[in-house]
Amino acid sequence: MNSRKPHRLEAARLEKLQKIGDLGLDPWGQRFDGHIPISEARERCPEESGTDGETVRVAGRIMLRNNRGKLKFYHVQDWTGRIQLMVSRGDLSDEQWELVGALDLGDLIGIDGRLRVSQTGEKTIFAEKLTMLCKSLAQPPEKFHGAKDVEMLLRQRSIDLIYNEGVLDRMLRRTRIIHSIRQTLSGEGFVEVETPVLHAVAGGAAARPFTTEHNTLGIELFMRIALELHLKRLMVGGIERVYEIGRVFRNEGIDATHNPEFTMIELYQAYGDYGSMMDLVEKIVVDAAEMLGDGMVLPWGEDQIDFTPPWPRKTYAELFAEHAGCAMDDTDAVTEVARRLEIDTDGVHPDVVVNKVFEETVEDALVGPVFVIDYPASLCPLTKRKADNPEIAERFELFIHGMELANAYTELNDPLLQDELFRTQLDGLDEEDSMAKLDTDFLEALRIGMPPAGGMGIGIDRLVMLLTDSRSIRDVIFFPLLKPESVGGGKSAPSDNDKNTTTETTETNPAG
RNA sequence: GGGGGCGUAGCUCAGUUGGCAGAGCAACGGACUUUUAAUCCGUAGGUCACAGGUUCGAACCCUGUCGCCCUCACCA
Repeated sequence: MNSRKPHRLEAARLEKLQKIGDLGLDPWGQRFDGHIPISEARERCPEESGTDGETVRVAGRIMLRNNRGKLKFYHVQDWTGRIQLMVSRGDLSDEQWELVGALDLGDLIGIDGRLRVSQTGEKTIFAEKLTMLCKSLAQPPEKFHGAKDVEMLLRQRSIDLIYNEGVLDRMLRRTRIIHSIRQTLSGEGFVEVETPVLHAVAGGAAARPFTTEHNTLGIELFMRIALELHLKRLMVGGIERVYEIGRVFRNEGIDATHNPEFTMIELYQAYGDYGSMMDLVEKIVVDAAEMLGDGMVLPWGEDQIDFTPPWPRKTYAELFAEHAGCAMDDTDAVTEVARRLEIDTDGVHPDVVVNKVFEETVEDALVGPVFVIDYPASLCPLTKRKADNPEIAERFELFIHGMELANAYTELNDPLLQDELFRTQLDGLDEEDSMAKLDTDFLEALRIGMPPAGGMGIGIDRLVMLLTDSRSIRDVIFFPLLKPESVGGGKSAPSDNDKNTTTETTETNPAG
């Protein structure tokens, strides 16, 4: 990067960089105190033309320029908004005017000036003093159409944040949602903890893990796929209301709702059950929506989502009967439906077939928010069974527009049954599809005694999607995973080219 | 992984049947003291994603590769 030849557009900016230095000014700027947010400057600006407002100081990036010679207009943006700046030759010293000549789109400047509306009625700061805060060496996108190339925007998210309206706002909403979750949980007496990312056994969920290794220990390790088992061990240790907001990693496909690393919250409440979890997730989501301040009915593309509580609770069995058209315990009928859906049934455990049919017929139809409750127990190795029916597990999943947003259990705290379930492998389930991975440290902890409890996981990225009308998970993650950009298919990496410049040249420039 | 689409100047995009690589914005030089994508005159700017092939001649046709998007499969 350092040795690369400056682009012709960058060269023009480097000249201005030099010019600013020649004026005795620091082109990279210094601490700049006393500025107010641009949104506040707009609020303080008088509405009527001809009325002088107060003198203010702001700082921001030059987004737009309109040059009339000895009178120049700029639009300057900070993270609260934009305001117009008017720079008049007559108002500035010779040195200041020289600086104005060295300004480019994308530069960061500080402005002291008087608030007043322009002749066309736009709120404006009439500049009295400009302070160079940072030179930009990069050419900004086209001023009217902006930057649209999805790949460039994902690889250069800074550009997306600066120049595309709504991107910064959406990402700041994400942080406010997470803040709201912490507030809600703190109010309910939960404490936040951090547990290891590197696991010897990647348990707590059914997913393929990323592998890594520790050099000096000489052992294989896994990136965590869930937070569950460590948090439960903390509950055994007496932390009765505990949660973690953290990154988990799943080595699986990438699409509009899946990124290999994503943010989950898992929380556990001693002496609760899945019913307490339903109340809690409802409160978490409603509080977050309230904090955003756009009401309980939020847009979802052409559609809407109504978050007004309480949300309906429907059993797995009744939803199955409603959408699949037969009772889930009518094995012959279920097999018939499965065949129609081209689901493989040979040698597959009946409950696995039922679940595949459920996923095919029910999940996409769930507009929600709706709690699906009481799952077949065989599918839930970490879940307590219903007291009056050991075939049914006290589990719910929260669905909104076909997306699974939350998954919760009455946690299984019977160490003998847990041990057995970890060792049971349902027919037709691959090992990596199973949660049945033996975590002996966890089992040892359960023997000490874990209080009966409710536990829940919520996909934070998906929650943010639903609350910000974002159709892709890439819209709510600053830096979603992308393949490394290469120079081109046949060409080797740039470093290889550098090493072999002379030979490469002869090979790639055949005579004739 | 399968199928479909896309990749041309810093950015947004044209590019005819295969016949000298185009525009707008941005940049550079000039004019302009109330503009709103300002306007006007002029200048410069290209590894047509990458590598091959066909052809007198390829941005365009063919093959392979890379990346992104959509979709299906898998998953949360």
